[in-house]
Amino acid sequence: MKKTIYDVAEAAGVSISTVSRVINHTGRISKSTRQKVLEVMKELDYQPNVHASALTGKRTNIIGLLTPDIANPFFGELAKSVEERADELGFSIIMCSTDRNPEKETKYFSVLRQKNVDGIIFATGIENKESFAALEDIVEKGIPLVMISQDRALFPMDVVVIDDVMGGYLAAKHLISLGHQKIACLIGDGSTTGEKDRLKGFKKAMDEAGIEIDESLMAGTGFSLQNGKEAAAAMFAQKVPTAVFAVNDVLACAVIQTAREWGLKVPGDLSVIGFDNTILAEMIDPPLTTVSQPIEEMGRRVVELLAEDIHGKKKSKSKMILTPELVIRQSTAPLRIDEKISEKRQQL
Amino acid sequence: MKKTIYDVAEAAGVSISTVSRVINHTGRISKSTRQKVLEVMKELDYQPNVHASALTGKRTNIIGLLTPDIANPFFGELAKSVEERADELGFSIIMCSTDRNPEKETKYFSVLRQKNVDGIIFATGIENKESFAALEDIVEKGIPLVMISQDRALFPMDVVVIDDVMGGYLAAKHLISLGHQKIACLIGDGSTTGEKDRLKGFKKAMDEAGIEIDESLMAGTGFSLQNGKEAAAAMFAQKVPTAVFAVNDVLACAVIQTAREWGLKVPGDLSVIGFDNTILAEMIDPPLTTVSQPIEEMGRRVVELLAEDIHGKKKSKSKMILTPELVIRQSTAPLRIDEKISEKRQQL
DNA sequence: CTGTTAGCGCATTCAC
DNA sequence: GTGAATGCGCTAACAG
Repeated sequence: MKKTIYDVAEAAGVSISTVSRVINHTGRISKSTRQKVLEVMKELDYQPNVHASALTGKRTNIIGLLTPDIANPFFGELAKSVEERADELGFSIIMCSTDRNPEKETKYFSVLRQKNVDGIIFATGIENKESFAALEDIVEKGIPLVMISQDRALFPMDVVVIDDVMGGYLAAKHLISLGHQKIACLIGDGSTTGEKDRLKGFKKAMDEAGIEIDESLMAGTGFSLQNGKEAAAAMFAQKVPTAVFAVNDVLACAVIQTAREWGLKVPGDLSVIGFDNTILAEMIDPPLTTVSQPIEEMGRRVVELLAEDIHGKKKSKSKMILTPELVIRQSTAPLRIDEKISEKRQQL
Repeated sequence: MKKTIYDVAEAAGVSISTVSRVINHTGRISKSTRQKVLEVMKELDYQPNVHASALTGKRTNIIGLLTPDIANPFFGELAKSVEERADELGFSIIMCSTDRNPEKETKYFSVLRQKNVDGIIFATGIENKESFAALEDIVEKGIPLVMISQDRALFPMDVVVIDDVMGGYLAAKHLISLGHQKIACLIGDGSTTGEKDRLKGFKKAMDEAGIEIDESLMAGTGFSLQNGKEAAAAMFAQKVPTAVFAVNDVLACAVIQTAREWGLKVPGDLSVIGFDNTILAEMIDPPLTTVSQPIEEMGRRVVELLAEDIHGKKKSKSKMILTPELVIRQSTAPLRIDEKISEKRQQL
């Protein structure tokens, strides 16, 4: 049977409060009795009952991780990093994959509140107002919140982001330096701050170069591979750019695959640049030029911020901005205009 | 402030036991009072406190998911499927990424036990004896266990697997049918039943074809991309096969990348076949021929089995064997022997 | 320094 | 059918 604090107390010849004290390092206890209690605890393999202590207002050592899609390599790698650091710090992770579904979002807030998590990490935006109401509830309750790779100051909370504007800028700058002008953008559903900022950086670079943006080359429906393929196909059907900037690697891969289907060579006929630098970027053919996010560090940092907050070591909220980097591989190349391409374009 | 069962009782003009009864559908209550209580609960937005009920022996609606590496697309996709079905069934998932580290494994068992999870899904083997001892503890406690894609009858538990032997057989058969004989195997760390069975199927096909297995072409160090690259490079340095069967897609990708570094064309100079059919298989260049696992279904099934067990609807343990399928893409091709290759081989 | 006691929110005998 | 009382395991005053 499971050991309780009473068993330990009895075996150690003390009262339960003494045992509780050595467990929680509260109050003062003589070295000898503490020693004794510790010993007994080990002998009995005593494990405090989390629910009992949670019931009295203590922490649960659980944090919720809200993610749009754990199967997306970016979030998979992020989750791994988060889980690892959390474990080191003594927290378990409840994984919530919202699928960008507002209802699931709202539901999860409620579940997390009910389960009394110590804190919540958002790796997803919150869009619908119902979720928002549920969130407010959580905020009121004083549950620490941190946001990662999304930066919308909904409520006072810590934030870890990369400089998305700079990321978009780097991407565009790279394409422009290769001579491209007809550059398309493939965004997701247009709702996240990440996309918006990347796009902002993109436009800034285009502006600086004096290149006008062709609105018909701005496309986006969602974040999945399928979404990307559809959006890319729709775009190609109307107009074919010489380069594409996709706001994440999955979408960039979609572009490359669609291009292949259309007989467009990457990077010969079309340059493609992604964002995230996930494992996909290494795998895809050709290897993807992309803007790298320090995923591992982001995961680590966000957990650390949250932990500090949970432990009450923080007086004020902070925002940590990490720097993206351009990783040049083989999916981008200098603009090349010759008959062959023109011909191919004509056909399309 | 958080509503309790007392608030509801008071507002409904009944006692807490009555409220408890309508919540748990136990005992008999008059239709009218049940109605009334239900109303009040809705009005007050009452949410039962999980910890309090867990304390009285009820379930926690949490299940633990033990995975070797959530960043590996196979486990990422599996986790997504598991999470989705679990959510539908009212369970939250505590994500445990063990990194195949025995210490983390052991630690997680202890954590999960402490957190009083309703059940545990193993998507990883258990190797070291310490973990084993911790596991025994869990089994004794009667916590439902299910195992996925691993089949070692450690204890009575439900199992969802694919026919790994058949999978290995299919892979080898395919390569053999293309004329290959010098076929290498890239396994992981050699510890999991999945690998062993796939290898068994592989050998069976080789046997049937009367091809002798070259032990120097059996390699493996671990499951990561890095591991795969090292193992492949080490193998090529000694001997270059005409085809490679890798026990998962990540390792297959590693082979392809290493081959590229060595100037070996895939599939011209070297055919490569993987296992899992994750998103990587579609992305890699060339698209990977692989043995497909019905990941989504596996995740769904395993949760359903576990849920039944948790709800006590199962008298006996069961084992569900799903069928793998060969997915032919472009990383495998008929054996080709000509001077160009021989020459290249000579150089190596 | 240490023991006693009163809840935390809920499920569950017992009585009525 | 319904209510009062007890305990789950632990923390936090409150007394020594």
